[in-house]
Amino acid sequence: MHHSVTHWEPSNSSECDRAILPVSEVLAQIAGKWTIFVIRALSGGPRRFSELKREIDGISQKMLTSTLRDLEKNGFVTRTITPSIPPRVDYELTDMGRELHEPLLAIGNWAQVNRHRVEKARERFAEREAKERELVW
Amino acid sequence: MHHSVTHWEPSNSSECDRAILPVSEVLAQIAGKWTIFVIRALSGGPRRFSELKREIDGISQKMLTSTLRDLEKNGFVTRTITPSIPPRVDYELTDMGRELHEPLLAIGNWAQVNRHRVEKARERFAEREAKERELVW
DNA sequence: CGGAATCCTTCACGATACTG
DNA sequence: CAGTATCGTGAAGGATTCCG
Repeated sequence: MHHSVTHWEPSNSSECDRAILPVSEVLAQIAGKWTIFVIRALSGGPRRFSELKREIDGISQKMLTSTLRDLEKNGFVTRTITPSIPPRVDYELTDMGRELHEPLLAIGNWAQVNRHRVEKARERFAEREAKERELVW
Repeated sequence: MHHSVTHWEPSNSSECDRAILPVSEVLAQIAGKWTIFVIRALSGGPRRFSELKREIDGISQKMLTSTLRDLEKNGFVTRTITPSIPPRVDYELTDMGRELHEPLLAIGNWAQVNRHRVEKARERFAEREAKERELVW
């Protein structure tokens, strides 16, 4: 993500769809490490910068700023400055941001529900790998 | 993605959810640059390695291998070897893989449908930026 | 055909320090 | 409070070569 998203070619999607803005670019935005968490935090309503920082565990100040800027640039979030002392900045999902939140939530829920299955699958894979190594040696 | 997924801490999700396998790790897997495209290609049924390589435009051999291995490791894909000459390897979505495909498809479709809105938003953002620069200079 | 191994570049992200 | 600026690093990803 960020400013210089790798701009690769159309990718044979469907009907010779001249990719004005390739789907993959939108996807790349979503794929950012913190994007989903920021959107989830904002889905509860407007938040101040420091509130987001507190709510999203482990995010650095730099990445929060950067993620918010990208979300704003792509039209998912609005940034409202209240020139007071100390200054106050509120972030809020746009309509488009709220729309995006739905399928994102579906993915998040799926991951939440199915993480144990994934974990099991990993263990089985590790076992198969070990067996193979036995045969080789 | 790949082997060393950054293993960060729980992230204040919901109810003190001891994160055995953090949701974010599952998400990180999905976030890989090519994961969505590979799953989409496989959603049409089993595919050979070379078929996938041809269908997914722009993917390198290395990344296809790597993405498939990760998907296999996490239980989303099966790998079936037919020892013939030349060798033949088929990849197929597991049930879990097909389940994951649904919310992924939703995201993909959303991105497809809304890319023009995103594009517009970017233009407006660029304009606002330009205006600000005028005021400064 | 279906990879593995190697080299190399870019950049996403983190840590730290400073500012209006 | 809400950032910007800078530096450093691991790791993602591409290109190329070699192999059973």
